[in-house]
Amino acid sequence: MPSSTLRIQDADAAEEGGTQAVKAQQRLRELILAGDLPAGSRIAELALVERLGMSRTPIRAALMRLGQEGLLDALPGGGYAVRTFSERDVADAIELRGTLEGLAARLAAERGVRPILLQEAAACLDQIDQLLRQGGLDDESFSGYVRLNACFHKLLSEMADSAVLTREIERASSLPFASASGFVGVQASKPDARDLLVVAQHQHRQVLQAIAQREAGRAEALMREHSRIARHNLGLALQNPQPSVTPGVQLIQNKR
Amino acid sequence: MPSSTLRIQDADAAEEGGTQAVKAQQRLRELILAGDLPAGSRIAELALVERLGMSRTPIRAALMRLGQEGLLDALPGGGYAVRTFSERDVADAIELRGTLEGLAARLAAERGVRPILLQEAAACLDQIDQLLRQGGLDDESFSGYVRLNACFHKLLSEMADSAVLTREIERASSLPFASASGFVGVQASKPDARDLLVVAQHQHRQVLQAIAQREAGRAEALMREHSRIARHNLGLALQNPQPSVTPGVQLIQNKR
DNA sequence: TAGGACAATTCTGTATACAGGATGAGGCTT
DNA sequence: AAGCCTCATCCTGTATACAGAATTGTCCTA
Repeated sequence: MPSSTLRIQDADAAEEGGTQAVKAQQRLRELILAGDLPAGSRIAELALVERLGMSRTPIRAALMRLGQEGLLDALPGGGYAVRTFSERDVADAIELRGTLEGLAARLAAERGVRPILLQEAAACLDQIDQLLRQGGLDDESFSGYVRLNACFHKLLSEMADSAVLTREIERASSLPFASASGFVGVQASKPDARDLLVVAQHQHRQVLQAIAQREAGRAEALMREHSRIARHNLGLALQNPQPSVTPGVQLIQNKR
Repeated sequence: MPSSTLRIQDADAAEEGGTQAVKAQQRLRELILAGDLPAGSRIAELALVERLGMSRTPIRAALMRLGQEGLLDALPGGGYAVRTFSERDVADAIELRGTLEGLAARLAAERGVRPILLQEAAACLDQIDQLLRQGGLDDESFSGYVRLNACFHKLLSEMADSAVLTREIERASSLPFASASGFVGVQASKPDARDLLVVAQHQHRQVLQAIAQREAGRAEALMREHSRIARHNLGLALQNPQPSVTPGVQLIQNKR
């Protein structure tokens, strides 16, 4: 690397992604979600060159990926702008994820799942139960829930044993507020925070049972309904926006 | 462009896409679907430089796009390989598209559709009726059906009035054999070719009616069932592979 | 003869130079 | 004063040079 004068921001070097392009994608996503790049604003590649300390090539790749991911809008004259979402866009994205996960649950029930996967999922739910049994809901247990919840949803998508579907679910979950744990944080401030998690966990149990018992229609309906919790949380998040706990809310605008 | 010695294949220059990157993507897709690039083989960028007559930069962009589109597999050590699909992969892709279109139909029915859109769709179906009423099924009327069918499906995805969902349906339809008209061609050789189209057209009518009458559940179920025709045609295509009429069949392999 | 190690080649990832086009400002004209 | 034209600037798309990594072929050794 001949350019030793560059590399302005090596600060938070906890990220040790492989290629520069991957790093660019990660950090760019963080910048957008944190609101460092204003929603709707055009993104100049050269500005990112200075900001990320790498050349245009990996930055272009990252822009393309985030564009296809849906976080950026491709402008007609070339280049990209930070995408803005209407409340309905987000609701649709959640509905989409719910539908896809419902399909995964149905396929899993129809085709049958390897016992090992079912056991792993059950173990995951056991851990969530243990977390909820403690009663207290400090930040630590909350982040624990987010992690376990994401794990369960990932296992669920694997149960369908379909590379095509898994890929699409990951894609649909890539928008932060569409992901399974995107809006869980907003509950933390509410007094009945734990109750919603209890309901969600009940749905987790029922879905897993339905899949194990090969009740395909029930499994699908349950996963769809499960996504309504995220939609409920979306409403809460918009009533009281807290970008610190729900990254990317500032991208949701009242649409001109 | 200093490299005047290149540009080997300017032959079929009917394609006047804008940027080089877009051209590369189109022609690369054609090469893959036509089977010019063996299924499963690694793709070297330099080979494409010679073959497409452009530099590596737009080729890299095209590879990335096709990779995210699902036509190419990203290799661990870098680079891409032509993706191969199992029969189940294709079936899942069709099921996925059917589910997404079902969601679109449901949302359209729930939210209501602008009358103009409904009229356009009805006009599209009228044209298909007219085509089927002729009885004869020469290649011309078949390609006409494919075009009108694609038009109807496009209108349908617009009825949901959801940018998120429209985007995802387009993505799910980008795999050639997953698209709405992907396997229609296989029917041409069958004696009961017209009958299946009649059935499909009946489903078209029913879906449109269900949406207009705000019968959301029925609309969704109908679109899901509608996709089963494509799945049926998949079976036919695999019994008697004809790459000339169903581009990309050679990508479907019996999995290692 | 088979296996492993080393070297050469090839490829990808990255940086950068260059050209065409879009955008915005400023001055000129009506 | 308002609108239009022109010019300058910036930016994107493209080409290409360079370096590190991976792969392959070959030779040596057990």
